[in-house]
Amino acid sequence: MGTYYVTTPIYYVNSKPHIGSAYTTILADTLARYHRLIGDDTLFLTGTDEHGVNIMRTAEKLGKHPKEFCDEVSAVFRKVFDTYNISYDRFIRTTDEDHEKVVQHVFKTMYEKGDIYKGEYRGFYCPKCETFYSPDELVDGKYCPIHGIEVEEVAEETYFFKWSKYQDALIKWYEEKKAIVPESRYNEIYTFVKNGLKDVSVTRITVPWGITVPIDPKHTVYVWFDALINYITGAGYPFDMDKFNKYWPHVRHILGKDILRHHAAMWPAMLMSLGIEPPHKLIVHGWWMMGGKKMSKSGGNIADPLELVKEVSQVAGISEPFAVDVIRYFVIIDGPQKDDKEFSMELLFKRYNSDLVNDYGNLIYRIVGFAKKKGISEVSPVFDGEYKDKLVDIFNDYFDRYRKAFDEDDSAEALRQASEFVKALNKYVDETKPWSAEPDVRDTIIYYVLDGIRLASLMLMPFIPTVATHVLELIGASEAGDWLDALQVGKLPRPVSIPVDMKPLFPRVDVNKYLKEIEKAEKKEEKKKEEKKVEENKVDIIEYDDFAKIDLRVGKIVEADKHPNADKLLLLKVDLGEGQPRTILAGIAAWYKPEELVGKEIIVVANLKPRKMRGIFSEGMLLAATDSSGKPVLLTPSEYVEPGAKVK
RNA sequence: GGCGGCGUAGCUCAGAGGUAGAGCAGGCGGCUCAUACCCGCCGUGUCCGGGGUUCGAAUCCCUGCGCCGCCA
Repeated sequence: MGTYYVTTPIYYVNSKPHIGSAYTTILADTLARYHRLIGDDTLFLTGTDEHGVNIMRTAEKLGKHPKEFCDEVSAVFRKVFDTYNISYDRFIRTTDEDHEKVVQHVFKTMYEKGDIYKGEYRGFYCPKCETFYSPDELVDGKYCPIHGIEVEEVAEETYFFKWSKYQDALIKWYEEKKAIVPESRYNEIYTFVKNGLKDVSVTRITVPWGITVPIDPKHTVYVWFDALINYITGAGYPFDMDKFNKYWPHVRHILGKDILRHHAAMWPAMLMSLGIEPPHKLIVHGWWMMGGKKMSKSGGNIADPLELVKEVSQVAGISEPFAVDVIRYFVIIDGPQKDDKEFSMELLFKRYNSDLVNDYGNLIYRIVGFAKKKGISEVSPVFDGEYKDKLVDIFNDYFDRYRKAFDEDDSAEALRQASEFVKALNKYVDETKPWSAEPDVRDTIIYYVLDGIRLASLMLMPFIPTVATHVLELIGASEAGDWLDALQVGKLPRPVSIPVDMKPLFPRVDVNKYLKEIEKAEKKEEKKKEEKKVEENKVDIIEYDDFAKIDLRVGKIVEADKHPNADKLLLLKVDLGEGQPRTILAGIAAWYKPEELVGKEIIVVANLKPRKMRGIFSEGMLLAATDSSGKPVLLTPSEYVEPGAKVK
């Protein structure tokens, strides 16, 4: 009996869960479930990552306190994972009290050891990645290489972690343990560290939404430093060292290739600094792609996992818990375990039809149907011998490979073995031909086929727990004994009652029909959009006199501030050449920061009737074009013009 | 720009000097216990292009093209 600890990354609450986060978590869940089944003392941790500028700003935009915002989004993640039947032992949040204490403890320990020191940071910060870049990493000197948005130059007091100190130790660890799979990721990180590490900034002075640095409260801990520590918080470090020593370092971190560096280079170095052994294994997977785009928060191309369940349930005509299992099955067997994979409903339903409908579901239906047709209400094997031996031979092969796959933490391969075993059972039926056998032989075959279904269902338990449990109940094998012990031929309780009201487990989906319907719906949607666009762009003709009524002027912004009582409004002082600047309110706070507006020339409607907004009079209106995303883009003269110049 | 990977059947991929494979899709046959299912059989391929080494290259080398990753 061993000990097994598996983690998913904690998910950044800046956006809602997508199929990628569901995939990672399902993958971890299959490992956790398997290890519980074989009797390992298992700990499975997932959760949400909730600090940082990014979250602070998003919350601000929505007019919410960051904690309130995090509570909401974290709950959505939790709901998705509960829906997907994720058997986590703890759903950790970086805003949990115990975690904050652990982070402070870790920081202090590393500081006292001399691995964290005070310095000054100069560099460029991308708020989306929460990452600093050096000037040569930027695109055109000012854009984030990943998000393409403008980075912020920062120079501030900060604490650094002596990452460089651990370079040699990391390399030694890589070479000795080869703990990073697949190999291509190992090579990547190995080269990265070989090329040299620079110390990293691990605190921010300008981000109040974070864990306070214990030795210097005007600082907060950098969000990645904070987040990684969750893996030891969840295992009991340092306040429950009995627990911690039990689960550490038997830990498998599951992660996507985008966060390799943090997990494979920074995290082990932090652990080394704390005198803790690095993780047992890092399992790095690729991305689900949709139409060639990565499915994630950054791409804006998100498949809502909850909607997905509804869609699968509806199209296939199965319950939502069954639909969840269908999705679990598909993402594990066809998932981006190594390379990126395409996600589509077509692929999902094709896999569903071939493996779950035709092979697994049909196998059960056909043997039960056969028994019923012969008027059998219960069976026992009349004799063992060749029918049993044949099943033993088949089963042992697949089960051996299944276990070996799990020994390597390779869920997808294990599932493939279970799936192959089901196919072999169908072949077993064809070869033993129970329909042309003597009653004794016939009953024996029926029993062993049902026993095979039992074995297959047990093997499928980590992947499709709801369906597998249902099938076991159906054949009277749901008695929860020792799982490994049950995985032997002939353990199906005798006699077996043949289910009376057996319906096919999974109805078949007509994929072509479904695709055509989708296409039709999409076309309709597109047409609607097109019509709407035309409608919007329709121009009403007016007389020149009507236009002449509008007095447009060039104005120069001399001051800009946030509106004291409104999140969306900016309070501008605009010089229109009238001696006194005018006060103008503009609803652009979500897109423009006050400081970047000062000095800009804009176009103003100068003769608009003043209007009070949230307690302040606005004496005009500025002009902006709205782009397709809804962002207002300010209009400015192409060259400098005296403030007050008339526009016509 | 540097380093690495990849490009094989309609699709997903395996094969790493001896003349091309699996699953799915497609075609044919069998069976009738089963949801047009299951079982069996079948084909199709300039193995990305070009050049070279070799008796022999998808496989090794060079080169071009395309895609991807990491690093600049």
